[in-house]
Amino acid sequence: MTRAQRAVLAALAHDDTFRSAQDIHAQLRDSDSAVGLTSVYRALQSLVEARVVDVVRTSSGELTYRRCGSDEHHHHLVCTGCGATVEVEAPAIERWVAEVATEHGYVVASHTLEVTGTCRSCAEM
Amino acid sequence: MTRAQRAVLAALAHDDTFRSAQDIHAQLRDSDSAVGLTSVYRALQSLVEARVVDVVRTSSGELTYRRCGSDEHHHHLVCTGCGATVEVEAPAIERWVAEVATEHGYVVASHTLEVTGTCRSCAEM
DNA sequence: TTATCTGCAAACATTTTGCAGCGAG
DNA sequence: CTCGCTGCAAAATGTTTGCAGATAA
Repeated sequence: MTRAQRAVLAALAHDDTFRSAQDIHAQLRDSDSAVGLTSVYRALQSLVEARVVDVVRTSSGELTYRRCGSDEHHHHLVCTGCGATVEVEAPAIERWVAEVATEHGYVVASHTLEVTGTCRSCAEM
Repeated sequence: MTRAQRAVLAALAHDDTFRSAQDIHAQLRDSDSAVGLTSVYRALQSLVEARVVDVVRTSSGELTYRRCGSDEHHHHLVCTGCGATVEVEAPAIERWVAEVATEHGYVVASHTLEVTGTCRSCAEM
């Protein structure tokens, strides 16, 4: 594990919402463990490959990252207010996807399911 | 409806796979109804707003467009080989999303579900 | 030393915007 | 004349790459 990877992981440990690479880089810039933007991107790529962090593309096309809890396949429930995230496993969905695909003669390669909404505490405001 | 919108729609009528804006622009460039890239983007934006075309972001971040069949909320089954697309409605998924969200105290704002795989004819090759 | 990591600057790709000209009503 | 449509060129954005120097095994 490289210095950049350690720094990025530390930044992600901070909270568990999805953060952009630029965001992480900015946070690190002013800390004692500053890392170049390039290295942040490279570290994130490795960490995603190692399944240590999840990556989700926002609706505006930006990639965002988050330390992930399990290396099982899972989906996310993301609060648009505060960024809080719940990881959910969804065997029913996996089954449904396979079924519908077969029904149309498709062999599934991959699928994505992301849900955004407002969490309880943000809804109260 | 503007000239650009008509041209883009005509290009999309050609086949019913998801195409990038650049792709559509290139196709039109050599036709008798050439349109500037800017106008292609602007036309696509309007058409998406009018729910005449669907938009899906590829895993590489590119936006792709396709004439869409219904203005009901639906999901896609996209063949990675030939781009063939099936629109599927999924009441079961909608229900599941709402349920899981409620369970975690979330109010759903939106969700995306895209499935990619190989269609029958591409699998045979 | 040899391989790997780092980070600046530059390249890249896609999409958006500023603005002047054009054309329809 | 006026207003919206057009499209070039330039900006903006987010990400990746080339490369030379730093670092570590």
